[in-house]
Amino acid sequence: MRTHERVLAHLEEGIAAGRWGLGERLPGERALAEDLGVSRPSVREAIRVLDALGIVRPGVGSGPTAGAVVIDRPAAGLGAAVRLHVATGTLPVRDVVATRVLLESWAVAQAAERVMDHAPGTAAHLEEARRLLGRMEDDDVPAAEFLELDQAFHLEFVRMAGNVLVEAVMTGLRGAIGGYVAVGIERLPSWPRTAARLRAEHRAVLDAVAAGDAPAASLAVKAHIEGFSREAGV
Amino acid sequence: MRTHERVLAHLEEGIAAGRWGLGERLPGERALAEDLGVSRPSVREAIRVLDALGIVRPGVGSGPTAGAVVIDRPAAGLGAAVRLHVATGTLPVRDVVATRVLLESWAVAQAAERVMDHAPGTAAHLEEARRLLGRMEDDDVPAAEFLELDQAFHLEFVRMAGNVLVEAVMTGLRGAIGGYVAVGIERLPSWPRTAARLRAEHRAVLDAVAAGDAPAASLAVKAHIEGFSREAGV
DNA sequence: GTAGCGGATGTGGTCAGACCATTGCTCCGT
DNA sequence: ACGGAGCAATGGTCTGACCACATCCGCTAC
Repeated sequence: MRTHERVLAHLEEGIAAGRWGLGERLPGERALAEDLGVSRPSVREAIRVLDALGIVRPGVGSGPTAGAVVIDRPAAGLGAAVRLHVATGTLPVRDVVATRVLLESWAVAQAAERVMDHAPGTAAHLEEARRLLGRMEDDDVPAAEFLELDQAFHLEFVRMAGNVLVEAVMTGLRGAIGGYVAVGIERLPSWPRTAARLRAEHRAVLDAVAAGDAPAASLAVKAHIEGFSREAGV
Repeated sequence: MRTHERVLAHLEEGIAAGRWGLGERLPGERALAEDLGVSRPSVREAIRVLDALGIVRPGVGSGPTAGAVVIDRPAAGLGAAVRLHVATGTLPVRDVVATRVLLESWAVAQAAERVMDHAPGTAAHLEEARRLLGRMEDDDVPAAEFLELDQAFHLEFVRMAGNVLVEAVMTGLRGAIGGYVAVGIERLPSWPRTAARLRAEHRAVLDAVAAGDAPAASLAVKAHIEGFSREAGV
């Protein structure tokens, strides 16, 4: 077993055992190296992996923001992995879009059911979705910002579904194909017309969820994603 | 931007551009360092990330197996990310199981539809599933091996669905919660009885897919996973 | 002429030590 | 009491070196 893998195993074990909880700091690189009897570069490689996976956030300097802090950004690691595997060419964008449709149509259905159950928090999420939709209504909003609002809008429903992993995967997928989407926008015959349609589709999804109509919400979001994907030619 | 991130960006750009395709070798660490005007440790950290994400496989020595070879094991990176985030405690095992149910029930439905469409390859996958099921029939097979066969059995249907990303995520999820499953087995009141039930459930899934009955296959696999998950107390 | 063997070569893996930039804290002087 | 200068801790990076391993090539012995 390679040295940095030993370090990684040690850190994973400690995290799993709760030795270093969320928001807490790992020992310094020098201290870890000495404790484990390895060199600092080996420790650094292990921490770099945790960094890439969204487990820790290295911080320079001194004080509470310094050191390798245990965070939790699952989307970071998942997104990077998906993006790179798309880059290698063995992971077709088509499959990424299909997976997104699968996850998101499930998510909006869950969201709709939670609305019917009057689950706590749903009202706030719906309100936020409405606010985002309102900002997208502005004709002057540039395409790039529209996409950000779009992403936040979609994410709001995924959050409502209450599955952290689905939320992370969704965020990662969106980030991974963000570049393709941006390129797709460029090739649209008419961005204003597409934007208008997207707004209407967003409205349909929002209404279905707010009404607690799970099947309608699923169908609406499926049509929305697949339609845009087809039009943008990703 | 940190130095190793520059290297990472360079490598990702090259992979995306097809400069280094699958099975090909990246330049050596020393050569990369010189080309980019950075030090070898910085290059190593970047390669270590690609290694962790399942993009490259470093190989020592000389010859065709040496050097950082571009591979494609999406499940490796996704599995590690999920496992570690479960370890931090913010990713509940419950969510992982729910996501698995979602993905796999979709996959078997797709598989059943492909059977109906007489899609190429389905017969071979079904045959392999039958073979695995046959090996699981043996009462003498130890629990650990049974779990491996079980995993392979499930994976066969996911492969049939033909979505590389779903297959990768599924594999990653299974790997991430493998430890919990093993612990769950220990706590079962009677492994032989559970094994018998699992066999029957596997049979039901296989029959539904082979018959092209997508809804039945979905329900069967959902009940199968949730039932075991509940019994094992994960 | 051929077969076997040993060194040359190139690869990642690891280590030691050093310096830098950044950040927060402490202590001293006003 | 306040403010600034210095100090300490941290990650980021670099240099140079050595090791283990796997292959390849050329030399040597038969």
